[in-house]
Amino acid sequence: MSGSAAIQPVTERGKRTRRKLLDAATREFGDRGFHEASISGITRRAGVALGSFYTYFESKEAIFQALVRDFSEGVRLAASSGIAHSGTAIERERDALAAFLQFASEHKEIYRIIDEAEFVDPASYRSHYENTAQRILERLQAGNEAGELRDGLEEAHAWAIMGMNVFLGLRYAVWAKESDRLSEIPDIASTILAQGIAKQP
Amino acid sequence: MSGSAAIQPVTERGKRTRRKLLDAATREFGDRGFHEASISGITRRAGVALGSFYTYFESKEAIFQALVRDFSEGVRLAASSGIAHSGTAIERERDALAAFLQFASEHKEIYRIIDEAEFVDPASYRSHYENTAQRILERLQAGNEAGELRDGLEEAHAWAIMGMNVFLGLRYAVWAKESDRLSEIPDIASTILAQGIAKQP
Amino acid sequence: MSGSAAIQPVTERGKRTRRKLLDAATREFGDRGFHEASISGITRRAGVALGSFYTYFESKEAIFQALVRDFSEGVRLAASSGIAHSGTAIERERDALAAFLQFASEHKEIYRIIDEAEFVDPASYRSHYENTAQRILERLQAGNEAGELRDGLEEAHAWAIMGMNVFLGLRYAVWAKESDRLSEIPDIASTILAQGIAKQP
Amino acid sequence: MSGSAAIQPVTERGKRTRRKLLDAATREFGDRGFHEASISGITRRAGVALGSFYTYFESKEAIFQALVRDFSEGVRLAASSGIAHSGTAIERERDALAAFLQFASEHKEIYRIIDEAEFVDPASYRSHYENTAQRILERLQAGNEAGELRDGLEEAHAWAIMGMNVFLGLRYAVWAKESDRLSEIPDIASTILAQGIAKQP
DNA sequence: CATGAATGAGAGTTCATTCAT
DNA sequence: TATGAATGAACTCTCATTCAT
Repeated sequence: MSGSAAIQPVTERGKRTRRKLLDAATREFGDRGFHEASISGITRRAGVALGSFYTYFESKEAIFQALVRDFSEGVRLAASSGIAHSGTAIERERDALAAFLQFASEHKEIYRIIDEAEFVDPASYRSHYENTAQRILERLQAGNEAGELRDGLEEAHAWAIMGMNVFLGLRYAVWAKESDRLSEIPDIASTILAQGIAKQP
Repeated sequence: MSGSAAIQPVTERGKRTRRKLLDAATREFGDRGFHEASISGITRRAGVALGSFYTYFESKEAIFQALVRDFSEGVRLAASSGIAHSGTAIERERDALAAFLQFASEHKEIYRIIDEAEFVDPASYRSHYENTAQRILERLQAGNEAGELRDGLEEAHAWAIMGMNVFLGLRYAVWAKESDRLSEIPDIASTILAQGIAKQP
Repeated sequence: MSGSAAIQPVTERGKRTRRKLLDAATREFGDRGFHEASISGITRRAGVALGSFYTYFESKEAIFQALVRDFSEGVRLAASSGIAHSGTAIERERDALAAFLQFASEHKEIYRIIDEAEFVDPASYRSHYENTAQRILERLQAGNEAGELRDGLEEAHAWAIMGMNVFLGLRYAVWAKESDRLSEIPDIASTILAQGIAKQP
Repeated sequence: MSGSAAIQPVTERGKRTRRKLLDAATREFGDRGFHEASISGITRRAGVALGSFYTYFESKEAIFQALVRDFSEGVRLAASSGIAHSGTAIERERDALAAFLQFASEHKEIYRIIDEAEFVDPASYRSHYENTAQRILERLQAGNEAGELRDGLEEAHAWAIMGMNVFLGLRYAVWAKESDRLSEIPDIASTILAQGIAKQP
């Protein structure tokens, strides 16, 4: 992963080809995983010649990295746009999870792609989760300042919440079963955050 | 992944060689990931001839599957042996997490290997998490029956707890930083389970 | 032998490369036999890179099958073009054998390649001989209808004639000795067909 | 093919093991062909340990050669024992073919094994056919001397007859179909030898 | 004699990347 | 910019043969 900037097309036709390649790569990586995926599979899906790939991306890793960053941004946007600016801190977390579950349902490839980034592009993988945790932590601190959340909340709480969300997404958005009630999941998580799981006195 | 039983050595010497290969594979997969890992890398680390690999494992996938199952079993054992039979349900979850963090610290390859199983051996990946969630759920139900945990706990609660644990393990056992206080993590998670994160009235 | 169509080159350059590979394979298989032959031997003889082989053929079996079919067609053409449209039925068989012996002398690899097809591509092997027998049978029936050949000729007669031809080809075209008189062979076989080997009354 | 004498067992147990290996090899080579066959396949079928193979045979080629020679001898014996010492020369050829077809029906592997010898052990292959042709030629000469067969019969006639027999064996003994009448084949060939296929004047 | 683990050369095949057109 | 043929390093896997027990 050289970090070098992607090659940017100048013409309109070039932009369209680059877009087609990215869409095709999402499907190819989502279906087959990074290593089983092939450049020729991507160009075949995109309907362009094999050689054209290298007009837009330096390598297989480069297009993968571009996708991870797109998705990471997509998750961020989905969460932030799902959060109402009114409501309590607990409600904001519930809304963020609901928005994430929605996004994950619509983009099941996200799990394959982001998880596989652990092996293919560790830096992107790590920063995706570090950034996500950071945003959660900021919300927790805001909630504390607003007097809604208790003191002492720190990075570990953010990681715990993120872990809950990711696994609930894996189980209920990606591995969804007929009998699941996806709409109830945010409330379940929210109740844990509100009061834990112990019997109330 | 053909599910066919691994070839079992008959002699003592054969058992030693098989063990050497498994240990070497743990290092090779941990360092390089499944796809970058090579059979010759494994046999070189094990100090045996390339061909000897195939005396014990049918393929690269087969030894990987054997490792995933070994690790899955290791996680299970670590958690179950870490749990005191006395104590409350909340304490049992804390102890299970502490044992898991300990195991993960000692076997950092576990994350690479289990995460990569999503791509290499999806059946084992899935059953690892489904089984783990099932065991958590059983503990939650026992806690409810004992009057310690509230009613209505279900599969989703188990997945939420598992997600918390896994991500805390990733962040604090595998990506540990100097400044982290690993020993405090189980209490943090435990407090979330006991009372949530909201300000107490 | 998947029967899948060979990959067809689009450009002129591609056609030349495919041709070079087929010619090289004829020599390689002829010299070493299917199993001793290697793809790298073929590409070396053809003067192309190893990987280029797979641009045109799916596997070692696939190029072998292509050759068997080429040769089978070559034998058919040689025989049919060697047959004068005038002359008696017996003369036609003599001419067909003469043309076959000529073809076999010029393509000694044919025996190795077609015989080895029994093991490598049984379907092609079988249909080569079944088709050849069928064409002989059709000639016999035409000869019978013309009043030149006796009644009751059937598939077994065609196989008997084919066997004679093949073994005479093996002995006198492929394993030719200095002292042999290749040109007399068709007459010898022809006389057997005309009157058998018994003493004439 | 080093021509070195096979290792001869001295004990009774050793003889049995050697015999088991030969029988197993007949099946293995017959089913899979020389190159696909494996020593471990042979020892598995024979029910002996892999290493024991080399107690009795120097190499894979050596056991193959032993089988080819066994079979070659079997064909010779079948033909010679099938021939009545009374009867005409033409009848002797008919009986020889009948005996051969019988032998081939009972030992269908013979074709795979002898044909493959062309590639694996060319010397045995060649001498098998040269010897067979020589025996046919001797019978033809005897028939001529007895005044039953015409003058001028030579090596080529023997090869023609052998080719007929071999292909009739392939088609009607090895590739037999339900509708075939194996018992009629010797008469068909015999009639060709007696009078050819032309219409009798 | 019998056993089965150990060896390693050598094969076929894949595919990211380059290049000539 | 687009095309698709060409390249070759690197991989997994096989198996005849050897060897220690």
